[in-house]
Formats: sequence, C-alpha cells, structure tokens
Amino acid sequence: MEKAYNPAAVEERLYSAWEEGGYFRPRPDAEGRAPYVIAIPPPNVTGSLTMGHVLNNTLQDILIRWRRLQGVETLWVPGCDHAGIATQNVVAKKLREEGRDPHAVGREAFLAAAWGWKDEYHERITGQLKRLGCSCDWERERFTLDEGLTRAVQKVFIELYEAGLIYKGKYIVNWDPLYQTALSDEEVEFREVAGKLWHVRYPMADGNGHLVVATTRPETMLGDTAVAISPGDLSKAAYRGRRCVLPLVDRELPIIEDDFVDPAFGTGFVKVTPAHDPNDFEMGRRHGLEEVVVIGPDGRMSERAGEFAGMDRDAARAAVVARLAALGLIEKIEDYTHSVGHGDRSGVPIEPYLSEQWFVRMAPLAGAAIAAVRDANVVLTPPRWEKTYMHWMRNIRDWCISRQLWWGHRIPVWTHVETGEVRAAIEAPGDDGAWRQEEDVLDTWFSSWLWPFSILGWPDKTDDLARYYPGTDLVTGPDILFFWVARMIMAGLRFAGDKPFSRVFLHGMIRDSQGRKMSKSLGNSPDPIALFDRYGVDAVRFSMTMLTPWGGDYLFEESHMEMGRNFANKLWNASRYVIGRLEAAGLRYGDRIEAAGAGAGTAAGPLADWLAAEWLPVAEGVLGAPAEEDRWILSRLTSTAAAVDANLEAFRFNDAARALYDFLWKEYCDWYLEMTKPRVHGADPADARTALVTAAAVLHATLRLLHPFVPYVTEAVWERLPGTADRVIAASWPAPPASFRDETVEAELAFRTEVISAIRGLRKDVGLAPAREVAVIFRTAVAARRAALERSRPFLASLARVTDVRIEAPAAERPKPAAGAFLEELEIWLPLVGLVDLDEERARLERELAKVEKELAGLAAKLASKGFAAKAPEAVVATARERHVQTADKAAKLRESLANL
RNA sequence: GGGCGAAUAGCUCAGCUGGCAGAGCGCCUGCCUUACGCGCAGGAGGCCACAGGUUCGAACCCUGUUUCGCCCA
Repeated sequence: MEKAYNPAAVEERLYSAWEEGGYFRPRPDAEGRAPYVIAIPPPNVTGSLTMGHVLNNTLQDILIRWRRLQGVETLWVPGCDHAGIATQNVVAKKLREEGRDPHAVGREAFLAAAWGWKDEYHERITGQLKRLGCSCDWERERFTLDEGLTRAVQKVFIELYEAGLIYKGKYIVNWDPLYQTALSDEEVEFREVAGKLWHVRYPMADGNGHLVVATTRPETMLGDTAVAISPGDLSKAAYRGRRCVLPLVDRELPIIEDDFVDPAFGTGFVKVTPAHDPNDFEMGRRHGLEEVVVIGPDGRMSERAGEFAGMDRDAARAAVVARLAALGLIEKIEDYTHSVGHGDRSGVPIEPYLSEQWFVRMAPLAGAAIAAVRDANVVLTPPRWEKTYMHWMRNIRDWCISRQLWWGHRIPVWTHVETGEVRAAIEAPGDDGAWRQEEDVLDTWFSSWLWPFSILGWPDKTDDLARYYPGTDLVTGPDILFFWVARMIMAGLRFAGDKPFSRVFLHGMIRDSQGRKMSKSLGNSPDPIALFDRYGVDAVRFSMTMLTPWGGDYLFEESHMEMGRNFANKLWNASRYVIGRLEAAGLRYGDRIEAAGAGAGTAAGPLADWLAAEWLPVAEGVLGAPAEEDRWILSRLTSTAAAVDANLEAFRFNDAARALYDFLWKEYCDWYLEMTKPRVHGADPADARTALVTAAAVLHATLRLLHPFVPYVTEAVWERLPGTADRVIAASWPAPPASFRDETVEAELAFRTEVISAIRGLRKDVGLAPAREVAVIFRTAVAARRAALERSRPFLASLARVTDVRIEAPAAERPKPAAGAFLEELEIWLPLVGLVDLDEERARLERELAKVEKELAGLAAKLASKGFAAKAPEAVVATARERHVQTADKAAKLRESLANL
C-alpha cells in the first residue's frame, strides 16, 4: 500500500465498479422490511455542482448507503429538472452570440437548440454527482421533460382545470422585464433599496386648491385612475366626492374612499394605479376603476404614456419628475428606504404587470397538507420549520403557473378560433385545424411538485409506483420549503393518494467565510470539482458532513477540507499498518482464519462468534485470551456503532461523523494500536494473533461504519483487507453483540491512559528527552489501584518509557528532588535526575496549585451554601464531597512538593 | 412591522435531561518512536453577547436588551 492515501488513484475505478456491478439497484430485503426510498431534489439540467449540492447529496448518499448496509431495500432516484427560465435564457444568449434572433428563429427551432444544449450539459451535472460518489440508481434517472413526466403534468393540469382549480384571468402578476415572463410570488426576492418619496401636487378639478400624494414610483402616475383616502380620515372630509386632475395627462380622477389607505402614511392621499400595483389593482376592482397600462412587458413606457412612450422605467421616472418640477408640482422629495421585489434569477426589479395568466387555486389543496404535518404524518426536521410551513399554508395564495417561455410544458388548453370554445386536452380536440393551443408553458415547479410519484411512472400504475411510493425521507434545503416541499405534499396527497415521504430533513445553507450566500456574481463559490481534485472526494464529504451544524448554516472555508483529507489518510495508514502486520503474522484466509501451528475446529468466545457472524470464522488455537485493551476496544466499538445509528436516525450527521472520527483517531489509533504493539511484536504468537485479529476485526467493522461517509477510501481499504468478499458497499452493517459493552474494562483503561498521560506530562514539564528511560514511584493506599498499576507495567514501559516502576504505600517522606502529579487516590513521583531547572519546576507547581485552589474554593463554597446538601440529589452531593476531599488532598500534595524543592 | 434562528477559545463548530466548559484548525514546546509529518507527544488560550430573574446550583430554563442571518408582509 502507498504511504499516503491517493484518492485520484481509486475514485474513478471504484465508482465504475459499483455502477457496473449493479450495486445501486434496489435489492430485496431478506427481513422483509419496507423499502427505503429517496427522490433526489433535481438539480437544473444545465447547471453545475455547487457546494450546496455537495452537502445535500452527500447527506442523501450517507442515508442510502447506511440503509443499504443494513440490508434494507434501498432506492435513490436521480434526475434533473428543465429549469425553464434559466435554460431559456442561456439558450437565447447562445443564439444571439451566433447572430440569430431567438424570437425570429421560431418556437420549433428554438426548442431544437434547447434540447441540444440540454443533451450537452446534462452529462456534466450527472457526471459531477457520480464523482461525488452518489449511489443513486441511474437506470431510473428521470427528467422533468421526459415523455412520462410530461404526461403526469398534462394529466394533473387537466384534472385541476376540470375541477375548477385552475383558471385563467387578467390579474396583476410579478413580471420580470428582463426575461419577459410572469413569476410566482415565491420567485420574487425582496431587497432593501434606498429610494425617494416624491410628494406631488394634483390640482383639484374645480380649480379650488390641490391635494398632495406621496409616491415612490412617480412614473406610474401616468396610469393613475383615482386618488384614495381613508373613510375614517376626518381631516380629508372636505375632499369627499370631489375630483382632481392628473398632471401631465389632464385626466380627471375621482377621489375614492377605501380602507386600504393608511391615513398616517405620507399625506393620507394615495394615488391609485390599478394596472401597476397589486394593492391598487384590488382597489380598482372594488371601485370599478379603469386599468391603464402605461408600462409594457419590456419595462418601457407604452403608448398610453404619451410623450414618455418608449422610455424605459428609470428614464421615464427622471423625465416625469423633471416635468412635474418644471410645473411646480413637486412639493418635496424625501429619502426613503423600502423593500423592492426582484426576480430571483434575473436580479432586476419586478414590475407588477396586468396580464392574462393561469393560476392554481391553492386553498383547496392546503387543508390535507396542513393535516399531514399537524398529525405527524409528515415530520419536518428540525421541527421549527413546521411553523414556517403552517404559516405559508394557512395564508396560501393562488399560484401563477404560466410562463411566457417556450422551454417547458406547453399549457394543454385549446381554443377554437371560430367558436371561442376552450378545452383542456393533450391533443387538439378536433382535426378541423381551427384549434389553437395556448402559447405559454408551465412553471418548472409545476412539474417538480409531482416529482416523487411521476419519477416512478405515475400516472401509469407501475410496479415501481406500487413498491416505492410513498418514499421515506426527503433531504433538502429550507430555501425551497415553499417552492417545492410544501407543494409536493399537496400534490402527493391529491394525486397519488398518499404523502410523498414521511420525513423531511432541512439542512443548512453553505455560506462563505463572511456569512454571505454563495453566488456566481460574488465569485465566492468554490468549484467542488477542484476541491475533489485537491483533497479527494471523501475529504470534502467528510469535512462538510462533520462541520455543518444540525439544520444550521456552515461558513465554508477551503482549509477545513484538510480535516477530512487527514482523516482519510489516517484511516488509510491505520489500515496499512494492520494489513501489513496481518500478512507478516502468516495468517491464512480461506473459509476461515487459520494460522500455521494452530489446530482445527471453530474457536469459541465472543470475538470468534462475532467474527464468524460478520466476517470469517477463526480456527481453533489461533486466538489466545483477549487482553483488557482488546475487550476495551470492542466495548468502545459497540458504543460507537450505537451512536452512529442513533445519530443517523435523527439526521444528526455531524454527531455521527464526530463519533467515528474520535473513535478511529483517538481510541483505535492513538491508544489501542499503540498499546498492542508490544504484543504484536512479542514472543507469544497466540497473543500476537489475538491482538492482530482484534485490531483487524475492529477495522473490518469500522470500514463498514465509515463507508456511508467516506465511500471511496473504505472501499479501497476493503479490497486490500484479507478475507473480505465482494465490496464494502454490499457488506452488512456491524452489529457487535451487546455483551461487548464492558464498563469495568472501560474504567480500567480510563485509569491506564490517565496515568500514562500524567507521566508524559511530568516528563515534558521536567524536560526529559523523549527517549530517556526513567523510574517512577507510585504511591497509593488502594489495593485495586496497585493491581491496576501492576497490570499497566508493560504499557508504562512502551508508552511512557518508564522502565523502573515502584509501587508503594503512601509515606510521609517524599523522594528528595522529585516532580509529582496527583490523580485520584494516587501520587505519581518522577525522581529528578539533576538536570532540572528547579525554578521552572517551582513555577509549574505554583501554576498548578493556583488552579487547584481555585477549584477547591468553588467546591467549598458550593458545599457550604445553604440548601445544597438539603436540596441537591444525594449522588450530586456525594460526588461534590468526594471531589472536595480529593482536591484538598491534591492541593496539600502540591504544597508539600513545593516545600520539598 | 411580524416570525424564526444564531451569538461558547484567534477561526469553524460540539456541549442533547440544569450538576467539573470541549473538538478540529491555528498558536507555543519537544519528537525522523519503521502505519501515518496529511504524523506523534505535551502545552497555552474562555466574563459561554449584555442586563435582570428562577434555582442549593445556569452556557443550558424565564424576561428584556444588543448585534448578525433568514423568512413573511
């Protein structure tokens, strides 16, 4: 094995082996448990992998691989969505670069170009997901514009239309003037913008004075058809029933009364522009006002804007203000910061625009979706998202689903040119050539909300649908809770007859080190593929998994990827060591693990039983009696496996990763492997084999526990570990017996490591060279301590270089110059050998003493405080008393040591 | 304006049921101990945002404040 793990050498080969070996396909569960199913949040087909995708898909892959190892039948369905607006835009741009006008080429040619683009870029995003190691079933990959998914969209549209839940109407919608299409409310982002509040005089029609309106958008005044006041506003009573004159246009405007008006805001007079403001639109409908469109779909002033026609919005604003100022009609201009809607993709200010659009009535769908979450039929994690979900559901608004694009599902509605008859149908209702289909397409999310069942073949009654619907979990970001999650729940319940999944995990967002959202324009988003090249896929997966807080945002820093890289390398090298020693020990792996000179038959004992169950049986005579550290590492492994299960069950990926990190690095490598080295190199072959086989068994299990997190390096090691069949992706999840848990041996090893660390600390403090062998005097009155120290002798020698161990009863006399450390019921003395700086030693002891005395004071205060003994639980009081005695003892020892110097 | 979340070591984050404040990175000291320098060993570093309250006891529970982020209007 190479000295360092080299991800580039294995990743591509291993992924191909998994994919070609069919490991990603569902396999029937021998125990008959329900299948575990995840539908991928489909990335944009022409997009590329972001750090957000890396996190999202790593978490899904962890869940899928974990369940697969548990033997559950798993299915992770991949796919992409067609990203209507984004794709339409890039294809149009490309055509323009080729000197072709996207509109002039016509619908058919444009779509041909779009499909070409899709085919070209589709491979990029799926290739990147494969590089990430995603073990989805690519044979079931779907695309929202697939024939099957298109039928699902059409069927749902027609069904809703016929149920009266889809309607077409002329309403104010969010209009994106750059992409020239309507958007849903969810696609609008509000941003604080520093603007102005213009106070404009409108003369009264009777020539008797004027009123003043305040507006942030003076250019829309050209479309005013009324001025409104609050019905309760007594100060405006004199204006009731009168009319004013709209400047620049000379249109007479009625003064209407409407509750919408807040008399405290601005001047108390509100200009009403029904065609260009959603609230004004509502007022206009209430009062029967004319709707005058003065801004066109391209964001330029229309013919109704008179002399301003043709100007864009900003130019028109300046021109209108200049004209008003020239006429002396500007009363004042105030600075005013307000929130302005912007297109989430175009980034330009949204224009409220009056146009014919298609809508879904959402309220009738919301009830069941509310009940599903309320009754925990669908569980959102972390649970705080339920409030957000409920708030949106209970205040749900109709969904504008038509988009003025070509790339997407064309609305399946036909109008007869002569009779005007309207029918919803996939094909033209008649072949007389007089039926014209709607030009617009549907919002991409109108296909995404069907994703969990359309990918399984709905509306056909397929085997997959019967077997894999509803799915189990959904893993996604909270930014698409409304866009997607909420709507999928509605659609699943309405069309597929059941919720789409039982649990939703909403993970955090990846931000840059300053807390900003990753974005292309800021250029603060690293390229995941470059990170994979630099650190290895496993490193990025593991770092992201361990560092992203549960349901919280992670402030990404590239240097953090080193943690995962180092961890993968640590696993590789621990494996390299174990595998190397196994080979050197002459063990053979056929039907069972055998060794030269060992007898036949199956060995007994818990370790052998477990090995027989999960790996290979061990022949009689191969193993000796397990040492304490062997039993300890098996106990720790058992706890770690349980922690991983519990944390994954709760979507606590970070805690699961941390449990494995600490187990492998600290417990297995730093302590266990180091402790067993003398035995492995020792004279007793059975004892050496016992240590090695235990080390290998724990490694064998750890590889399986780690596989969901770091699939490549675990697979690469698995290939090299003797006696392993097939691949780790298809192995079984470790189930060490509960009997491995051993609190006694854990306490023993805790003591042993504490003593070794204390001696290492003393050596360092005293400035002893690491290789220098020393003598140590232990003093304790406790027999169990003495016995444990006796058992620790070999480890003190190998791990602390203590070759001369004396164990004594406590005595009044101390070794003359000696450095001391004081553990519970134990003094450790390191005799000083002349080279030591006594001043430094004194300073060290003083620092230590100050610390101990502070702790002692705290404990004394606690014990002395009224009520502690009376009210605290007995166990807590007892612990505090015991600690007080020990701390006092330790302080006394430190003082004596100081005096002794 | 309403709601949600965060604030713990220089940085990124743990701390789950109130009972001795933790990890990784970075920093400081040593170390070529043949698995690993992507490493080993030891160490320094904290007013747990602020102010009150509850409690024998608060990083944790309650109230308020400040700052930051997000969602909705």
